[in-house]
Amino acid sequence: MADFFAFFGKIFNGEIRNKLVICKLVANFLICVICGFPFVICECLVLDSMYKNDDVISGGVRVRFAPSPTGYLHIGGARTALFNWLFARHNNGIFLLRIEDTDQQRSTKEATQAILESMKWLGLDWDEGPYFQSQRLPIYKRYAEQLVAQGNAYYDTDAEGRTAIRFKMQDNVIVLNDLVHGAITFDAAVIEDFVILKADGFPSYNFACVVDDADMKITHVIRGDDHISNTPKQIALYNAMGLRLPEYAHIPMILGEDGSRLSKRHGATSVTEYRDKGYLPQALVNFLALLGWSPGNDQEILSMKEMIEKFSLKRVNKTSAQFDNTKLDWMSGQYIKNTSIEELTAAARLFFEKSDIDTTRISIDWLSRLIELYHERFKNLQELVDQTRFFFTDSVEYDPAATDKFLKREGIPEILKEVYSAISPLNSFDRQGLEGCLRDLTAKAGIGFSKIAQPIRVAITGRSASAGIFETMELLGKETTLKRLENTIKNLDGITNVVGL
RNA sequence: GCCCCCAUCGUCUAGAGGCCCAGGAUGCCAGGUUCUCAGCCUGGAGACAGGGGUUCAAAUCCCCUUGGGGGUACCA
Repeated sequence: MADFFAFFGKIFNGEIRNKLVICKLVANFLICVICGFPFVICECLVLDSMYKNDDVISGGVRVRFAPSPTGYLHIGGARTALFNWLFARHNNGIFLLRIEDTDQQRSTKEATQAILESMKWLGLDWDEGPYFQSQRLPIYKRYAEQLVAQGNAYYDTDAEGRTAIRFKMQDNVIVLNDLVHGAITFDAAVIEDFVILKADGFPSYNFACVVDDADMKITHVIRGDDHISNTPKQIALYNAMGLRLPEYAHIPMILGEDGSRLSKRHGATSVTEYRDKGYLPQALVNFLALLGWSPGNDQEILSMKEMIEKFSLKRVNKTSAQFDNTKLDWMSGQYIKNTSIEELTAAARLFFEKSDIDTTRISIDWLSRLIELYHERFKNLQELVDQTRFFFTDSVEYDPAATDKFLKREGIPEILKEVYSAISPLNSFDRQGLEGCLRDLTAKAGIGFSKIAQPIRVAITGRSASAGIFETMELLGKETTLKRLENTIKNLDGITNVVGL
């Protein structure tokens, strides 16, 4: 079959090329039609059958998230935790938490606490643990001594007089069969003997990791691909200890917005920072899930349930991803739009109480009206606070650019006075009444409504952009609205006098 | 230095040799809706890093180069 087509190709390539390029194209087209489509159809069938059964792992899946408590839960760590969690939930497995606190200098209780809190906030519940490596010292010691007894490790004293146990590398070639990267081959000769038990009696990372993963019967190690280089050491340990290897899946790292390693200079890097900015946890989770994984179609907004259903390590890609705050904002906006007023009000209430805003006079009812008005206008609760500050304070902060452009103009005080006297007799200070009243005013004066909308907006909100003007006045209330108009008129008169217009 | 990983619009991604002069989303630009902004609707620009192979056919497979990332600790 293949020969036949090669023969065909040669004829057309060699003999007719010089004469008519079109002939070649036609020939290619024919070949394509004749031999291509059967292949396509066959492959489709084969692939289809391949796809069907590879998602469910048989046997009990056990995975872990193993942060070291040296700081807040990092965005990258959160995504690793999420993938482990999704994998466990998808396979009805166990997700356990292990705190790798073997660095006595840098580990803190506060960090552990912060990590647990962040996990809870994200909705990543664990089935076992948290286990603490610092509480398992005798186990590591036993295994380390066993390795020494076997001749796979030895005591080593450094220049400072500290004695540790070092593992003796001896395998020639170590192959890692990674679930996302495929086979990776390492030359053990270039890996130096490494410490497994430090002088202080604590295990080193690679050793503790192996001992615990084996002891906790971890079936799949899902972690950042910055650990790929550690894996041959760990495999060597498994081999020396006669333990069964887990499956490995090294997921791509999350980089900062400039493509370099995510660090403090990129701004927010911890889960708590996003919580404190007022992002909804589901939005962050959804965004994180799509960094290095996709469900395979064009769907971008997925509920936890959908993510669990669709998650597969097979669809995790190898390329590191840059964290894009702008897209997170969009996604967050989507979640906020799709969240009910009631839920948002509850979240906003807590958030406002923690902010610098005086919330003593706010009622839930009023707050829900505010949320309703701003529902599609904010990406996170901090933005809501910033946009609605003028509602809560007696001393409005005026944007100089806005006042210059819309207030400090000839005729503005007169217009505002007209507005003032038009709306002050209103009994029901609601959006419909205000709109009817002010539209009448501009119609009678023969001017466009926009002529008065912006000056009013700046006068009562201090800024040139806000929610609808009638709704804003309604929510602000008659008393406050009139007071702000009055103050603005007074101040403008003052300015007029000083400037001498 | 040595070892390892990675490479599709600015960004997140679809792509499993012919469905691709590459699809979606975001961001950007333009128009529409409108009292401003946001939102929403419509349209537009925008990518297979480069070079060699393999093949009738390559974004897809192989090699090299380049670029990015990681490791090389008694950190994890």
